[in-house]
Amino acid sequence: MGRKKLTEERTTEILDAFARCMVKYGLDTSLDQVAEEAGMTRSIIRHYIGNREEVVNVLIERITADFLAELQTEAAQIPQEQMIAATLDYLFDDEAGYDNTDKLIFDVMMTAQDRYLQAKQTLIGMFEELITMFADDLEFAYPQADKTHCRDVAYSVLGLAMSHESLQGLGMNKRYHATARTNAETLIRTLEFSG
Amino acid sequence: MGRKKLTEERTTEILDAFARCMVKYGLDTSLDQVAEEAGMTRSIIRHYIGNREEVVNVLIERITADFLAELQTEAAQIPQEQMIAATLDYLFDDEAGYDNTDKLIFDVMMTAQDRYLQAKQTLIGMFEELITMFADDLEFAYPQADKTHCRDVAYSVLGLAMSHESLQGLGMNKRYHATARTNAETLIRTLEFSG
DNA sequence: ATAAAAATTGTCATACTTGACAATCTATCG
DNA sequence: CGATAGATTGTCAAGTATGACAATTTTTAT
Repeated sequence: MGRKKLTEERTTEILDAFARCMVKYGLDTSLDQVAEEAGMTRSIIRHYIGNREEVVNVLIERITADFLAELQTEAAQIPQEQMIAATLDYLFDDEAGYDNTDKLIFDVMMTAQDRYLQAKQTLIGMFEELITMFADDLEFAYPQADKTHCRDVAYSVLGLAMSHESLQGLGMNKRYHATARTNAETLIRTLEFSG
Repeated sequence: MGRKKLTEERTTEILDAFARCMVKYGLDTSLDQVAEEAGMTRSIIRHYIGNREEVVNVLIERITADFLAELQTEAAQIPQEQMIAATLDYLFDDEAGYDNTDKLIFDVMMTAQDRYLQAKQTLIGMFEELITMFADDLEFAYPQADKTHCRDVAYSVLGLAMSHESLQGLGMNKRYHATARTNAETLIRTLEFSG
């Protein structure tokens, strides 16, 4: 007997609310703010997840997992020969109405304190996975190219996209929109002469 | 009559302490922590600078100004024909013992809330200045190259350095040390065939 | 219906953060 | 010296954050 567990639903609601708060207030969002955003009390957060540190760790785990899962689902529907172009569209298309939330949270967490070490480890794992995915695509597109070279290009293109995203988020001149992508393409083209 | 003003010294001590705290705790450092780090009371901070927001804004103003000033001093001692190489050394030499503090603080502030809008504006100004400086060097080194192209390359190389720095700070594999710089050089080399 | 399981609410104590201001001390100039 | 500008310290009040737990309500299985 007993009652049906709402753990999964509540956890999702809490983490979604936390994510929305992170966008507004950064990492120094109080659990009370999160609770209000989620339409519940802080006690419920405590009940379902735990203390602040645990909430943050669970949040990062979840959004990195969701992010990667969605990415892989989308990737699965794109023919390999269009993969590079599609990836660049995704990384550099600032006009697109996609949700920046995840990336913003990743940004915030990258400079987080040691208190959230577990979350930071999770982030590292995600970046490594992203690099691997993109490097694999590059290997497919440039089969003759050196694999290390592919990975290096993947690392740099992702870095370029990250910094571009950050600078745009900061509010810098939009004049650099085309720039970042063009330069990413330049780096990729070096693979033509590799290996 | 009256007493000699210590405003400048005290302000410096406070901001230095704040900077050290930022490295340890990020932006959510309390003024009490700063005061303790500086060996004074919070009331003194209030007396010399003001409330939290003002302290942060002044901190960012000062370190961006110092950072740019030092950079320009160093640059003035380097012959123009070595400037590009020296800049790359500076941007990508992770082994060098230079002080990461400033860059870490810039990183933290990039995702700060709107409360610190003034500080963020200061950051934007600094980045624009950095891009301009580097673009000028590139123009000198590649006089035939298109000026817009120079600026685009400057933007991307700085972005590459920023993201590399962030990822290393996060704790990623050091295997990418050479990567970022090599790819930056690739982008710069495109200027040879420009214009 | 009723008992168990789980959800939800409410409350308390504690500690932290900040802003404001009063009170005191100290160096300097005339 | 002694007046005064300014440094320094101390304290108070208000607001916020967190952790813990007791009390209550709702759902579900039997």
